[in-house]
Formats: sequence, C-alpha cells, structure tokens
Amino acid sequence: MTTATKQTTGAVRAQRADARRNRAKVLEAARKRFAEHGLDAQIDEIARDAGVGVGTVYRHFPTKEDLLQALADDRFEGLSEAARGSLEVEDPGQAFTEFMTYSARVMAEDRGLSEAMDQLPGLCRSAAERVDMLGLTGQVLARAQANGDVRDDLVPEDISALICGLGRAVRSEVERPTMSWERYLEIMLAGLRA
Amino acid sequence: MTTATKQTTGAVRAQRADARRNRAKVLEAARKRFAEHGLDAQIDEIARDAGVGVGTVYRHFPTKEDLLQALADDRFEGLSEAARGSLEVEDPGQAFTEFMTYSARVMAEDRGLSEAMDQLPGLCRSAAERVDMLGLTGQVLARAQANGDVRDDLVPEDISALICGLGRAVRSEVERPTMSWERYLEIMLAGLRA
Amino acid sequence: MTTATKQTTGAVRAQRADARRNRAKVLEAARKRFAEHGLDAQIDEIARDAGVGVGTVYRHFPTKEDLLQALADDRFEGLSEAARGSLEVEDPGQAFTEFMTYSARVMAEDRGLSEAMDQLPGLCRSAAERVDMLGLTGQVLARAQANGDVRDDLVPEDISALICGLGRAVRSEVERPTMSWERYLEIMLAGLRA
Amino acid sequence: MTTATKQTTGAVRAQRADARRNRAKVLEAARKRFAEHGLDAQIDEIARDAGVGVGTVYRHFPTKEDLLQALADDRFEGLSEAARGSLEVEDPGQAFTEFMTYSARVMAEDRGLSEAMDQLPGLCRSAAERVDMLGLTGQVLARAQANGDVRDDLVPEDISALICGLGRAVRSEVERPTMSWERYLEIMLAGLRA
DNA sequence: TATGAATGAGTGTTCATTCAT
DNA sequence: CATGAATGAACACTCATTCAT
Repeated sequence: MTTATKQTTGAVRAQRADARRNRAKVLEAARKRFAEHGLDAQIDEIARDAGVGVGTVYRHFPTKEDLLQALADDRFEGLSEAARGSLEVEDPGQAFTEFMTYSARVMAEDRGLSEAMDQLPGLCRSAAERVDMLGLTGQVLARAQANGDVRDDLVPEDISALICGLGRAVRSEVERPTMSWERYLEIMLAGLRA
Repeated sequence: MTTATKQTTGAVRAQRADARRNRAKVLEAARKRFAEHGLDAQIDEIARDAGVGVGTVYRHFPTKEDLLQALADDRFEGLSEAARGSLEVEDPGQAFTEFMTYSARVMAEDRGLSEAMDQLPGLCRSAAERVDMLGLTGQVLARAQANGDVRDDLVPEDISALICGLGRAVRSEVERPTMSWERYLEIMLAGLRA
Repeated sequence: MTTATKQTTGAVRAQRADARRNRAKVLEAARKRFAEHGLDAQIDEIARDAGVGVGTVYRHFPTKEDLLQALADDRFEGLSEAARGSLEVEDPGQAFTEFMTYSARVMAEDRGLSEAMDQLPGLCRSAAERVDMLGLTGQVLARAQANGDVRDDLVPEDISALICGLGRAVRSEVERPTMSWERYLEIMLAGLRA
Repeated sequence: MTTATKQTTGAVRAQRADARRNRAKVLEAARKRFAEHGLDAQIDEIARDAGVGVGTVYRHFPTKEDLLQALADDRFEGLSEAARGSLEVEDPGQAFTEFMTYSARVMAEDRGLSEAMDQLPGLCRSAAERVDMLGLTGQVLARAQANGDVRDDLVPEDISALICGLGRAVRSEVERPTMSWERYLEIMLAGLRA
C-alpha cells in the first residue's frame, strides 16, 4: 500500500503539474489581455488565448474577480521583491528611486492593474497587505529619509498611495506621448526630495 | 445664423428652446451620473434623471461617446476659464498653484472624467484642443517660471499631462483615505517648484 | 398644450396597446412553454415563440421568476373566478365538486405550475393571497359542509392545500395513463365527503 | 458466476470489494443529496460527499439518470418489502393502511424521488416493474377489498398511481405546514374506504 | 420632435460528461 | 480502476442603439 500510495502520489503530482501549467497559461493569457484591454477583457478570450476551455479558467479562478486578484497578488509580489531588492542597494536615495521607478514601470504597462486600482480597490489593498507592502515601502522610505534624501514629513502610507496614484497617472504615455511615465515619475520624485 | 433664427416661426423657435432645454437637462443628468458611477453609467438612467426618454438623449447625442465628449468639452471649458482667471491673479506662483488646485479638484470629483482619461484619451485630447488648453496652461506656466517659482525645464505639455495624470491619480482619496488629493497635489507641486 | 397632451396620450396609448399586445404574446408563449417543459423552459425560446427579442421579455418581466409570478397570478385569478362561479351554483355539493374539478384540470395541464408549487412555493402563496384564494375556497367549502355534503372537520386551508397537492399529483396522467387526473380527483372527492 | 469469482486473484477480488464499497458510498451520498436538494443535486457534490472522484461516480453510473435509476430501484425495493410485510399483517384493512402510510412517508422525505416522478416517469415505471410493484400492491389491495375495507372498484393500477401521486402531493408539508402529509394521506384513505 | 418599447449581440457563470494521468 | 482536471454547450440577464408611434 505504501507503494500504491507512492504511485498515486506520483500520478497526483503529475496531474497537479499539468494543472499548474494550465493555471500558469491562464494567468499569462489573463495578464496580457487585462494589460491590453483593461478590466473589460473577456474570460472567453482569455481562455482561447490560453488554449483551454472556459471551464478550466473557472476551475482555477471561480470568478473574474478571483482571477484579477491572483494577478494583483502577482504584481504586488513583484513590487515587494523590488522593495526587498532596493533594501540591498547601498545608497538609500538611489534605492528609493529605483523602487519607485520599478513600481511606475509595472503600473504603466498594465492597464488592468491601473483600472483595478480605480474600480476594485479592495482587491489591491488585499494584495498589498498579503506582501506587507506598507512595511516594505516604509523601510525603503525610512532609509532614504535617514540619509536626508527624502522629505521628512512623508509617511509609508504616502508612498503606498503614490504608487497607486502612479498606477493611474502614468498610463498617460500610452495614449498621449507628450509625457512619458518617466517624466511624470521624475517630477514626482522631485516633489519628494528633501 | 441670426437671420435664420429670425426667419423661423414662433412655434419652431419654441420647439428649439425646448430642445435646448432638454439638451441641458440631459447634460446635467449625465454629468451627475458619470461623476458618480463612472463610464459605466447607463443611458437609460441618465434619461430618467433628466426626465426625458432615451430617444431624446440619442437625438442630442447620437452616441454615448458623443455625450461624454460634450461633458468633457464642458469640463475643459471650465479648466480654461480657470486658467484665464489665474492669469488675472497678481502673484504668478500663486496663480499657478490656484490653477493646479482647481484642476485637481475638478478631476477628483468626477469619476467619469478621470476614467475617460484612461479609456477615451482621444476624447480628452480633442476637448483640450477646443479650448487651447495647451496655450493657456503654457501662459500660466511661463509667468510662474519667469517669476522663478517653477522649474525652468517644464514645458506646457508637461502641465497638460500632469493635469490628466492628476485626474487619474487623485481619485485615490475616494477609497484609500490615507492620501487626499490635496496631499497628492502638494507633493506634485513641490516637485514642480524651482 | 391640451391638444398636444391629447395627441401624446393617444400616441402613448397606441404604444401601450402595442406593448400590451407584446406582453400578452410573451405571456402566452411562456404559458405554453412552461406548461410543456416545466420550469426549465428557456427565456430565449419563449421570446422566439412570442416573436419578440429577449430584451422585450425582460422589459416586461425583469426576471424569469417575475414571468412565472405573472403566470401564477393568471392561473390563480382563473381559480378564484371558478370559485366565485361555483358560489352561484345552486347545489352546494355540486358547486364544491365543480370547483375542485376545475382546479384539478388547470393543474393537470400545466407542468410549470405544478413544478412551481414544488420549487417556488412563495410564488404560489403570493399568487393565492392576491386573489384571496383561502377566503373563496372557504366559502365554497362552508356551503358544502352546511349542506352535509362534505366532512365537517375540513378547514379552508385543507382545500387550499389539496388543490396544491392535486397540482403535483394529477400530472400522473401525462406520463402514466393508468390513472387519469379525473380518477385521482374522484378518489380524493370521495375522501372528502361527509 | 461463482466459478468466475473463484478464478479471480485475491488482488482483483479486493479491487472488486473496493469497487462495491465505492458504489455503496456513492449511492448513500446520492440518496442524501437528492433527498435534500432534488434532481438538481450536482454530481460533483455527491462525489465529494462520498469521498471519491467524479470519475468514480461515472464509472458506476455512466449517467446522472443511471444513478437516479439505481436510487429509484432501491426505493421501490423498500416499497415492495413494505408491501410484502403488509401481507403478513393479520388485519387486511390495517395492512393496507400501513402500506400506504409507509409509502407516503418515503415519498414525503425524498424530494428527489418525488421530483423524479414528475420529470422522469419512465425511470419510476421501470423501478416499479423490477419489483412487481403492481402485483404486490394488487395483493394488498385484494385482501382489503375482500375484507370489505376498501372500495371494490379500485384496481391495482389505482394504488400504484396513488402512491406516485402521493409522492408529489405530500411534499406540501415542507412549505405549507397547514397540511401535513399525514393529513393528506388520511383524506386519501378516507376516499378509498368502502 | 419626443417617447419608450423593441432589439439582440454579448457576458459571466454552471455543470454533466470526458479523458489524460 | 480511481482521480479530478478539462471541456464547452447552455442559460439568465444587460445595455447601447434603433425605430414605430
């Protein structure tokens, strides 16, 4: 029976690998669709792009919102990694700038994410909480402040909110090339300096 | 055109007055609906609020987008008036700040407008062009720069884009009260200062 | 303006006549579909049968259940008229029998109605209350009891419940011709006799 | 068949025992689900309750209807045993009453069964035929008639149909507590008495 | 010209059934 | 033989737009 169990486990693992691969394909397709078309992207299209049936999408993500939540979780995980990476950077000011730049870029490239911040704030909040975004940005901020690179009156919530604001603001570039998200960010960073 | 109006009968003129009144009622209802519910506001609801039938809405605005265009035109007309008003203010720096503050407030209070900037950029661009937004903001900017209140490297397009960016960014406050549009604006203005 | 109003009223009435006709067509189609296919009948099919678009069905009946409610109301109105008619019949026992027979026939011929009694009891209850079914059946019952035709221990609720029970029971005949609803009713009436 | 079993290896026999046990678990879970939720009970839920995969359910019962058939067969086997038990009861009238009461109770407590009688009559017919329901009820009936307890004009098909009718009728009690299945049965039995 | 009823393509979601592991 | 992931047809319902009155 031990053997049998091991075989079963192997089979189950294989299936799970398949399922995981499908889940990944769905996520990837969804990321692209939402990034390009915003929240109105249709589940059917995502399924087609992923090369699976609608049912498969719904098996992994019972609701459109669940799917968006998973994507947001992914995005915020990326942001938290960026924050952690910045904490390794020696110069605190540069660390701060790098983190903000990474954040702005992510937001600029994902229409769905920036729309979600407008229309599904709870979703973003929960994604941010999952990775303790506030704590991490707080650390990045504190170092820069201690080094005299950033205004002292800023609190971690400001950074968190600015990132969200950036998410909405920087998509400018997509449509109106007069202002790139880089320029918008530059001005914003200037406003944050000590 | 004046002549044409004179030629029309009293009845027809009365009808036209009616039509104009209806147009105004529709616009007003639409403004409220879009401000509160964003772009997803439904034409039927707008018609009901306006006290007219859907057909009347479509007579004046053949398309939902046409209606939004009219509203955007209105908003940008308000912005251009604010810009012209600022040009009367003696202190150039204060004038600049007042104009930016007015703009931020308008954007913060109109969910439809801020969503339109994300999703219907052409609409906003054309509204901005109609009132020479670029020229006006350029004048406000130039005075502030000449007075040494604002960074020299900024061009009028920057201001225009910032206002649009603000439109998207400042709605933060609605959901996450940690950052009000006033605070976001403050940081932004700090970034613009010389 | 009075004239205008009159014209408008005429137009409105004409429209309403059209709408009423469509509503009737929808109801008729729905009656047939639900009678034949039960509660699973599809709105699209009903719309097609009625010769209208789905939207028209939903304009008149915002929900499938609303449509069913309307049909139930119709049915119970018919039952209440039957009860009132029975009260005109001279012989109380015959009146009772006639009313029960009418009820059984209606129920036997409408699969949707009998299923609704199983699965949407609130709907039936409200339809019954709308026409004071309990009061009317109570009167029919009281007369028959006073005449010594029906068991004294029966209360109006019994009759009401029996009619509902009949609704479910008598559809036997549809599928299993061994027992017609007439025979089922006959046995039931025998059980009710004094 | 006994020989065949003897020829099989221990392992295979063990597998068969497993399969039989699975079949039983599925049936039990299905009985509960269908009894409570009616025909709309979902195979996935049944599988979960049974502690097996959906595939296992479908291996034993290739179709939802096949599963229902098995359950109906079980139920009718119970009914036939009740009938046979009644034939042992000394007093024919009491025997008849007991049988009808048992039948009514079973029907009242199984929503799936009563719905099946409405919507899948062939299934019930075949279950009834498998256990010669008609013959057994005929015997119960004949004894009661011979003893003068039940109307002479009733035929075995009447009883069979009444039981089915009861199945649909008595669920009244669930929603409208004014009439219990006991009361409904009482009236019905009164109608059957000589 | 105003009305609002009608339209119908489109969308999220469910669930019986199949099939790779 | 068991598993449960995948499938996809089906279905209720929405809403921008058209059009008869």
